[in-house]
Amino acid sequence: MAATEITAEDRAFLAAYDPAAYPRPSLTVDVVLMTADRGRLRVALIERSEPPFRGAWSLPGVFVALSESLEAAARRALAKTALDPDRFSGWLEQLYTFGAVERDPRGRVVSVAYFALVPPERLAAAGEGSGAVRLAPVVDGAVEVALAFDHAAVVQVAVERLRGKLGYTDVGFALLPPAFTLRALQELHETILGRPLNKDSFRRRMLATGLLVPTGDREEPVGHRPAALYRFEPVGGRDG
Amino acid sequence: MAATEITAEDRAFLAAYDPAAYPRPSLTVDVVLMTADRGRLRVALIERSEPPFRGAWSLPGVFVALSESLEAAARRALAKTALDPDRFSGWLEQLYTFGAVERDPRGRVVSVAYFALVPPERLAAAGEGSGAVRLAPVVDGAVEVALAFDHAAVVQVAVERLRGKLGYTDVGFALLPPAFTLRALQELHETILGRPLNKDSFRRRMLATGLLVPTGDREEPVGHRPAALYRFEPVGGRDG
DNA sequence: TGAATAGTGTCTATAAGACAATATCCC
DNA sequence: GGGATATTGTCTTATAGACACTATTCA
Repeated sequence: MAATEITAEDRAFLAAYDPAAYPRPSLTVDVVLMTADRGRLRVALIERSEPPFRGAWSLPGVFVALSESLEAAARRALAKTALDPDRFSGWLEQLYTFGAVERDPRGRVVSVAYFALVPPERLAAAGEGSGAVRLAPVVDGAVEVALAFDHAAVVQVAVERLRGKLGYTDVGFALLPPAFTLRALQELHETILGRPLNKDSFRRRMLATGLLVPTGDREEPVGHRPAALYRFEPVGGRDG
Repeated sequence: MAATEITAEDRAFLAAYDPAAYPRPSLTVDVVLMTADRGRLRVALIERSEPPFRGAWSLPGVFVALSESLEAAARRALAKTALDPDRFSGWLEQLYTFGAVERDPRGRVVSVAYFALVPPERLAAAGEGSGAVRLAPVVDGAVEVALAFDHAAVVQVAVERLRGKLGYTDVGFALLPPAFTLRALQELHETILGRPLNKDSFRRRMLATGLLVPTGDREEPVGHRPAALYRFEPVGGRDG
């Protein structure tokens, strides 16, 4: 990792070094797991089973273990929702680190927030029913339930990040099933951005990226002409 | 801070809670202080005076104290360069948190990286001369000197962030003196992006933002027609 | 056949690149 | 006056929004 070599002096220093000799904050990872369903952006919340704030809703989080990376901790936190963290294949990205001195009544606890995205079908099986997990709708970038700690602010930052990255990254496709219509893609974008989009230019813009490949299939009978299904091709389709 | 109230149960729990009972990583803040000078982006490096890697170049950093916010820690780290942290008025923004398990030979040390921007004149007085501080040029997003820890990767992320935000934020103006010419602004953008920009559309685009206000003055005698000086008006000019 | 949305083509407005013509200022 | 860059204006090209029209599919 380090671009410089460990010296003999370093070895002596490190042998005597004791991190526990210095006061230091606790470190957690909290995850904002989002999905988009029925025209709403939704955030996975869990009911706290321990104090502080037992019974309150909060983001799933864990204390970071000494031997795990931050992302590994984030996956562990995901397991607190109904998702299987090992089979988790959605979007997972570091969001921001929250370090206000008074943000946690237990003392100084710094939290590295991640945000994660999965299509709603992946959550449906386990999601809403399983007791202490809940998919709360996001209205105007905020959850309507009161959240423990500074988690309401964390959710806000996550929603802003999602909105911001929608235009210049593949982040949107992480919220769709493998095959989807252009309409579904547009409705997703409108749900995230909270405003209507021009249909014509949206189609043109999406198709012009070269990231959409027609599957050849059409959507299920819908009471009108069915739309073509596309899948997302990350690297660059047949004409890049 | 918390959106929920502390309960009697919480009070009892908190009275008995001892953070030190759990193993936890150490936490540092490292700062990527950048400026742009003579057509180069530059990063402030300091020579480490303690092991590990004594004598190697690294980003200025500090261990986070229990009672200080992350940003306060970042300002304290800035003080290790020749800058006066209290008088620091430049750009300061959280960058990313680096938490790879093996990134620091002292053990598990998670680092919250910040990036900071100042115009070169502010660094000139104290900058390059003062012994263990150095302004290293950035070439292709990387510093040419070998850096301690994972600081080379941190610098890369900082440069990418700066490039990315140049187009849609005010970040560029933080690297310019209070009054500047359109040419200076364009050269700055070209330095940061590493590619030439179209002069005509750059002028149009910048003036169209409404963020530039003519000071009424012109640049110093330069051997040819002097350009008008502008200043940056954050909120929105007379026809914002 | 009618309802309803998919998908295509055309026109217009706006922003970016190219280029030409002046306008100034310093030497 | 001559050199050098600033500043303005025009033309061309790419892209987004608006709108009209045709194509399908299901009830």
